[in-house]
Amino acid sequence: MMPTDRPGDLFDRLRENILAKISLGEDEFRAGAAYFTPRNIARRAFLLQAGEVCRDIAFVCQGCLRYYTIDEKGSEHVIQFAIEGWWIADLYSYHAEAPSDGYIDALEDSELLLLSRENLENLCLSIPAFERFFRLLIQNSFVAYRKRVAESLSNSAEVRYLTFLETYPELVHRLPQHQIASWLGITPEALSRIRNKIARRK
Amino acid sequence: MMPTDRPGDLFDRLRENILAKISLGEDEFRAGAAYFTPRNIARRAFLLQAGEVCRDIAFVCQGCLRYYTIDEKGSEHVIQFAIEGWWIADLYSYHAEAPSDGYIDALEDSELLLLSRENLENLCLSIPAFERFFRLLIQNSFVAYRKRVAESLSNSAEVRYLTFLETYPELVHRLPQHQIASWLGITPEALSRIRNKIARRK
DNA sequence: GTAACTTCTTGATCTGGATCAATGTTTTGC
DNA sequence: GCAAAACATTGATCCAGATCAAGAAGTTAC
Repeated sequence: MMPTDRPGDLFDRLRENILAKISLGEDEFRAGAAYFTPRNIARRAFLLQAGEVCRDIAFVCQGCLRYYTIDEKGSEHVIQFAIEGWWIADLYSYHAEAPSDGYIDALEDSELLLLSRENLENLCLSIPAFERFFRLLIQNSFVAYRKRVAESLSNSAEVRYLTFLETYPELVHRLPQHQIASWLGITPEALSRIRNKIARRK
Repeated sequence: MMPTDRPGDLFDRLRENILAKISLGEDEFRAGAAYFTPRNIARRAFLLQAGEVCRDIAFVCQGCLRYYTIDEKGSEHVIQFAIEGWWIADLYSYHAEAPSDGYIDALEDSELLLLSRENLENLCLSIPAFERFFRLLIQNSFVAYRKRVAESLSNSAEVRYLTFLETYPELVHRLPQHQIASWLGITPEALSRIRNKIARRK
């Protein structure tokens, strides 16, 4: 289909995201690109498995990935999705160099830019504006997780699903329903009934 | 009781936390102190109320605070606690200068160091190591919230309470039970029964 | 093109934790 | 030191969402 991007082109797709957070000259922007490694990953392939150390933060240029855990009964629990413009990693494992308790796999064939811990450190040292970039990046994610905690403490599954529809409209048509159900913390059956109820109401 | 600390002494209490994340000369450490404002707050007093913009990050030197929301039925939901060595703020409101959707109040008489958004910016500009300090600070909080999401997706209230006991042993004896119940996302009655059940088992 | 898998729906039943209500216990304020 | 609040427990009942089961679509792989 599409020709494979050269690394520089792929990095250009992060341009908007980066420049929204920090101001950067064209030369610094180019120099930053050198720290990222492009990687393609096929649907159903793993980027990280439980027990491994998470070596990279993955910036998604195209496609869709998820982070999930498996409990002692063998049920999967989706903690996070990531599509174009988002990032995904087990930051705890990444930073502590400790084994991860979860899995990252691709829900679609995807194109990624990887940033290893060593490269992150070096990038921050050589272009200090990136230190701020990562602070703001993580801060935004922090705020999103805190909202999710607040939401799950306050609202019923139905309200949480409606909030999900509003907050992530791009995800709704792209993800299988049972993945959304897992993210919401309910069973696929419960989500099916909720959708049915909402549809009947309209 | 204890004499009121001078600002510098209060800042010294953050020393361990700061130096664990960044390396800093004594002069830089002293210079950093100037950006923080000491503040005492009485039990039950508010640091932030819904509708206000969160002006400060509060570093807790002594005491205990909580962040909570109130839903449309009037129920409180505790999102976060903070004791000595922790920080508390509505980062979304703080950064976006948008009205907060929640409240921060003191559960005990407390001593705080406040850092306004302007001072945070200036501190990061004048002592770049603090940019990294805040990145790591927020990163740790991010990881904690993500774990909480994972925990709430996977485990029953009883298991979550046991995890809470292990993770925050200092909090257990200090907080009223119904505050812990709220944080766990259950009613005080449910927590009482869970505790009863655990006690009978031993 | 069809077998095998994955996804979604619908129904019947069960259950963890909510809700409502009453009582006991501890803390706080003056 | 005592009244008023705040906090904790226990019981009875209820309900949102889980679990189990079966079938209907929709996809995927050769």
